Amino acid sequence: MKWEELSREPCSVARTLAVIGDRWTLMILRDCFLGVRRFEAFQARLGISRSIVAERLNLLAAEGVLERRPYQERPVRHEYRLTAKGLDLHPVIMALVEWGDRHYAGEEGPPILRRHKGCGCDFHAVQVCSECGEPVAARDVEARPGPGAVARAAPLNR
Amino acid sequence: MKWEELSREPCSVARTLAVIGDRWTLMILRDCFLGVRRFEAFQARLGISRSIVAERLNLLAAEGVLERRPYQERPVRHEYRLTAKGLDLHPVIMALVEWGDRHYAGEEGPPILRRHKGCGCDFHAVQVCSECGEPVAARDVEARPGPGAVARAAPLNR
DNA sequence: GCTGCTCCGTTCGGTTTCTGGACTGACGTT
DNA sequence: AACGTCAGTCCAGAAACCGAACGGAGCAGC
Repeated sequence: MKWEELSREPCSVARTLAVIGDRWTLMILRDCFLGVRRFEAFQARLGISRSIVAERLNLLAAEGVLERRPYQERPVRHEYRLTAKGLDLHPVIMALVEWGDRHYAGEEGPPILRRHKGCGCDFHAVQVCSECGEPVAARDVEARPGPGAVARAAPLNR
Repeated sequence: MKWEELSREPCSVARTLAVIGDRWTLMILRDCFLGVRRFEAFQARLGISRSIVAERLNLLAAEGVLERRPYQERPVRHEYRLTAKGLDLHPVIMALVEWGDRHYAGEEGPPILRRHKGCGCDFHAVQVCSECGEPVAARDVEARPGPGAVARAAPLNR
């Protein structure tokens, strides 16, 4: 399997990774959620090749994750903002943060604290069941083929 | 910045991506959560180079995400199982599933349905605040440097 | 009007990584 | 003895990525 084929898999993980499943793309998205919007800022913060930044930003814009909007004329300059679809990626970033905080924070604690404006507390993200509201762990989940599944000999696709 | 440097960043996202921030690694983890455990099975399901499978499995085992345990002698054969640390990645996979289901499921619906054993319902994963239990959206979060932060001119690190 | 600065890219040559396919090796099965 | 299974390893060619340089459109200062 190659990268382009990922998007044609009958699996939501594969389709998602076809769009954002790349180290730098995810790092760019992290910065987006921190309010970074300009080419120069992404490049400076990540310290990676400008061509990669350009390519990734274009890809994300083409996929509708980021919106390329001009913030000045002459010369035209664009900024990259998260669309609604892009904002939907927040749980992905938070899940990554959660795992990093838990397993790779040093003695001192996590490098970033997050406050929930709703209740004013420092928090961490917890995943719960949409139906009963209880926390969901790996062992509590039973997967089975859904309506978008493709019949196969071994039905082990997501 | 290069990949190895990612793990030294004062950012939980970067540190996490240094370990699992790779398309195939994440696809392997998806399969782990579906119960796949053997080299041959990973390779066959993903259809990628065997060397990549071997390398990624070794890396995940070295990081303590997977445990390499023998399931037979003569010849010794190992299977790869998620450790507790690996199981902690469940929210990451679920967040990816969630986004894929929402934005890339066809007309028919998602390719996989998940049932929560706790309540018996088909569900989807929702992220809530650990303190007040309310759903968390991107705009509800205020980030600030934590105890593990490194002082910088522009304190925009995670 | 000349020089320098900012911002957003594109281009280029070299290096690293990924790929498919063949190969090994220790067993079991027919 | 021949074949199949499982878990890898090895290798040459292809693709991706890298740093560094370049372009080009404006602005700021002198």
